[in-house]
Amino acid sequence: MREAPWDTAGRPAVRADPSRRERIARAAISVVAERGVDGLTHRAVAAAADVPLGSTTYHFQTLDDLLEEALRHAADDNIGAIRAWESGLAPDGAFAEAMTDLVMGYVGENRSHTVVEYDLYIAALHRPALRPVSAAWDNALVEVFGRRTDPLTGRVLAGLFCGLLMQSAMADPPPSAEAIREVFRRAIEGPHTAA
Amino acid sequence: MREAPWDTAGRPAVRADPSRRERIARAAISVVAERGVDGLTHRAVAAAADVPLGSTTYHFQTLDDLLEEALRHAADDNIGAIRAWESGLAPDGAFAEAMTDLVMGYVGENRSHTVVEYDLYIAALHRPALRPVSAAWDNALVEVFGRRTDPLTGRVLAGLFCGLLMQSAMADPPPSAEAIREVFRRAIEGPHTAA
DNA sequence: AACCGGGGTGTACGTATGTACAGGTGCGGT
DNA sequence: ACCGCACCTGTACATACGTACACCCCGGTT
Repeated sequence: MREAPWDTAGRPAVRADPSRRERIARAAISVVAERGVDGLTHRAVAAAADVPLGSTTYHFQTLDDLLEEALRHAADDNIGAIRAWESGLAPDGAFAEAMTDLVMGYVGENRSHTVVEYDLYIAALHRPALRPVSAAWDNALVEVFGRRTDPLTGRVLAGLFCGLLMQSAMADPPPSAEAIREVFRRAIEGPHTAA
Repeated sequence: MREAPWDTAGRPAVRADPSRRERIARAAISVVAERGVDGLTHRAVAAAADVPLGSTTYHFQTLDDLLEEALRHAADDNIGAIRAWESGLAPDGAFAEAMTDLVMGYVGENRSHTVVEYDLYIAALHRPALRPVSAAWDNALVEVFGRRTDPLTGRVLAGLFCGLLMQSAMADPPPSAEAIREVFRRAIEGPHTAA
């Protein structure tokens, strides 16, 4: 059952499992996604990563260390995903539509990513050591959105994206794509002054 | 030491303390503000409210009930504060400046209100029963901001406010008022197309 | 071939938590 | 005057948690 690394001779390679630490951190992410930050325990993580309990306390001296590394991984993944999304965009496409698709994706199929990102984000409010990681996520949003528009609009869109995504993940039922599109269009193009 | 209610004869009025339940809920808010949702325990709340431990379990059968009522109170308070802020505004004043002041206040002196609001907001992501309360907060923002502009701009500003406030509470050091003002101005007035 | 060193693990312990519940206390009915 | 009852509280218990640490095991060294 235990998915341990095996060397070519079939003997358990107890030593040198450099992926172990990252496996545990990623398991922590899924635990947070399912149970929230309160549910993050050494035992839950050990079960999710399929490693013994002692392994989690060996690789991470304290739970906060584990939380910090999990946040770092989650933020890195999300920053990478946003950059990949941006580089895959048509160079002249309608940006409001693209951002709407992005939000809808994070509310729908990728909802768990959204939940864990905000969980860890808010956890940083009580743990100053985690704030730089959260700030990096913000800065990446500003940079990516600003590259497609201009620096100031990038800051507007980063804040709007952050708030709108959280509100959309909360709303039941979630807002329609059309409603979100209207908001982004208004934010990018400005008020429609047509009389 | 215990601040119990006393009747006019000086005997402890054990019966009928209708404020008790609310006192406990408000104590829960301050506990969440200081220690986060993970730190919300019957004992911590009892100590903060200066009531015996049994009192918290008597008035709230489960911790989630307590969390729900605390979120409701916090949201009500914040909604009331926003409405009061709006009704105290000059009718023709610059709205971007007013919103900037609002954000700066919630990042500075009222930072604890902000922290607890987001803590409880995010807690609702894992507790569907709490989502209507969070949604009410969102709707109030849309309504208040929309009344000073227009419905669509109200939705933009509500999302932007939510995201920007969270980012500002996270940032260290917090962004300058000027930076926030620029963002709100850009969001309200649209892009400056002057060549 | 013997040994040694360090990474990895299972267990045990002290502590904090949620919750149940028996008992106490004063008010309202008779 | 008496009593039942509903409200309230302090305590006790089972459980789950973080953490420490004694042991194990294998690869490299001599």
